[in-house]
Amino acid sequence: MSTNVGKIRLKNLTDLQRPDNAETEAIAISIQIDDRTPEKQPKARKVRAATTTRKKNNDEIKKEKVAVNSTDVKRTGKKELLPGQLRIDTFFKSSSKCNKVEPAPVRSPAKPKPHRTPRKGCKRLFIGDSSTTKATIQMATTPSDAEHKKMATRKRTQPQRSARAKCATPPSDIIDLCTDDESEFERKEESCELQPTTLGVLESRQPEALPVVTVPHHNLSMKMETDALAKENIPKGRKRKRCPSYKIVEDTTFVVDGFQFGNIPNATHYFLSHYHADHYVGLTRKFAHPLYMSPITARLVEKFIPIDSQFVHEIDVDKSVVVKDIEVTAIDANHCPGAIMLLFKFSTGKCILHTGDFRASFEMESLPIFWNEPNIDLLYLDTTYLAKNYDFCHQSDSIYSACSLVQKFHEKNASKRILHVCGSYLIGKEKVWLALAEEFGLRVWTEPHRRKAIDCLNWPELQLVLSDDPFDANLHVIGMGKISYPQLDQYFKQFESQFDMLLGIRPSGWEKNSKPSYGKRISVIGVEYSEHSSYKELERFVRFLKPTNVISTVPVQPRDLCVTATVPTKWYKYNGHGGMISTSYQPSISTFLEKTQRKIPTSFTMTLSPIKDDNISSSTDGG
DNA sequence: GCGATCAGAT
DNA sequence: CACATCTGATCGC
Repeated sequence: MSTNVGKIRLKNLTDLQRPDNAETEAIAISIQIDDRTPEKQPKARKVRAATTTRKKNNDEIKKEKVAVNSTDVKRTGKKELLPGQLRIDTFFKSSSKCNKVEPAPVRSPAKPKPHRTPRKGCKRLFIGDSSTTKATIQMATTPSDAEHKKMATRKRTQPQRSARAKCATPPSDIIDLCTDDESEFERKEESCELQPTTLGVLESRQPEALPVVTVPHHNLSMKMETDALAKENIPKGRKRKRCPSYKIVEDTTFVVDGFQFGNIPNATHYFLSHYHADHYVGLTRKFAHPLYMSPITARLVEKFIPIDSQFVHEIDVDKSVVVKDIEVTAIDANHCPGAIMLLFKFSTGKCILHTGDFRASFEMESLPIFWNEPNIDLLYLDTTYLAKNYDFCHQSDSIYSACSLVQKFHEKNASKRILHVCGSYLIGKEKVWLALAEEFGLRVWTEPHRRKAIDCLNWPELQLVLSDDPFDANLHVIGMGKISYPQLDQYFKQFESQFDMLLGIRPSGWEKNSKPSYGKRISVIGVEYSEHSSYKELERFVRFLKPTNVISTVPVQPRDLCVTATVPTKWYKYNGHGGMISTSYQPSISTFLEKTQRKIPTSFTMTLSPIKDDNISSSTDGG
């Protein structure tokens, strides 16, 4: 059966005004833009990841370097900001870089050619299915210039990155074989007994630091082990990162999204939940273990990281493979394209779900696998937004509101030629710019690196709107970090002969209450759009699954991967069936009748009781 | 010169 | 706040 995940629903105004859209979806008008592209699952909190450097070929380098000197802006340079043109964002305030774009070889004439009918001023949303679009356009409010000015001069301060680690405790169940500190080593060795995985010792990189490997490497051929150690060259003075225990699936030799820890003793099989840098970090051409991914992720890996193809294994969404007597099923994670959750089912009946990065949604609750495997013993959970103030609307609502804002902008500037510039990661946020392109008939161009990635997605609708020539497109998709006034100001200089105005669009979970910034030349709007679960979605998901135990995979401190959040135990340790079924949701009758082996609760009520000061504290990994 | 890695910035 | 990179520096080959 096909899943609902990844489909986009449009709601009417009445729905949009409901206090909690995620919980009251029954009436949604259903306009499905895409049912192929899973939204990804949320990622583990990013700790500064050393990304694998991709070597650029000469062409790319040339392209990126052709920037005219006079348009370069130094990273630390201070921009003069025009009144009313500043985005309210303390983050991207201080600098800009050269964003010069390399024209495609065949450059088209100055006039931007809409791919489809240009639709400035068009009031219809989602042209693909206008007959079912009953939604009315919701106008946004325009911020005053005074508000903009107020924010304009604030300098970005170093964020307190450990802010979420309210009750951080030192990690106790990891072993660092790379340290020279004897006492520290002993302490960690001791705590190894708490190690819930069968791996015991999680890391050993430096040959001279190999003294205590309590678990035999019986799964690693001696040759492979020797080779790996021989090639291991950690620069002096640098310590190999310790592998947090949550990277290892409990009672297995499987590693999920853990490539930066050198040889993990006993690890036999690796899994990559999705292709975002903080998850594949450390994956290099030297990698030599079986690696399981979704087909999309596999294509991305093979495109960007030349690992030996003999190690590449694919698991399709809703499909299973059996690895070492454990059935592993991939589930759409509703994060970025290709992102999957992994369900490990042991022959003993034990069941572990690893969410990778995901955005929980009510649609997931109708997945047959969650009804057929009702008892999750352990849940590895993406807790990126595990704080009560993290709350955002459904993605369909985000897209709807993005279209509304752009629509309004068009109406206000009906006679202007507008260059739209949407922020994105390497992959992710596609639904936003695709919706804009389809709704307003825009041609889309993106940077070569991202284009390469998009070409791996097998997403025909994206290909339909894409152009190879930035001068032939009126919607550019560029890195999120470039969607700030100073950088867009710079960026626009290349295109001013063809466009009168630039409209920057920032789709992000942090754009909750951001005010648009409208200027004569450059405008920037934020769109609340998240590919991670909100706090409420997390709570609902955990209550739905009611796992026996939950381990967060998101570190709360930048410097220590091992200290992760603590999920409120009230979400899953309670009596009764409170988490199973909500009054606001009922699975499709066919799904229900066909698949379920689950007992039907006698009462269909679920209280999403707010956690009473259930502190979102942190704990060491594994617990 | 290049890949791998890290710290710091956005 | 910091979703995920991105950049520059360093190390070692």
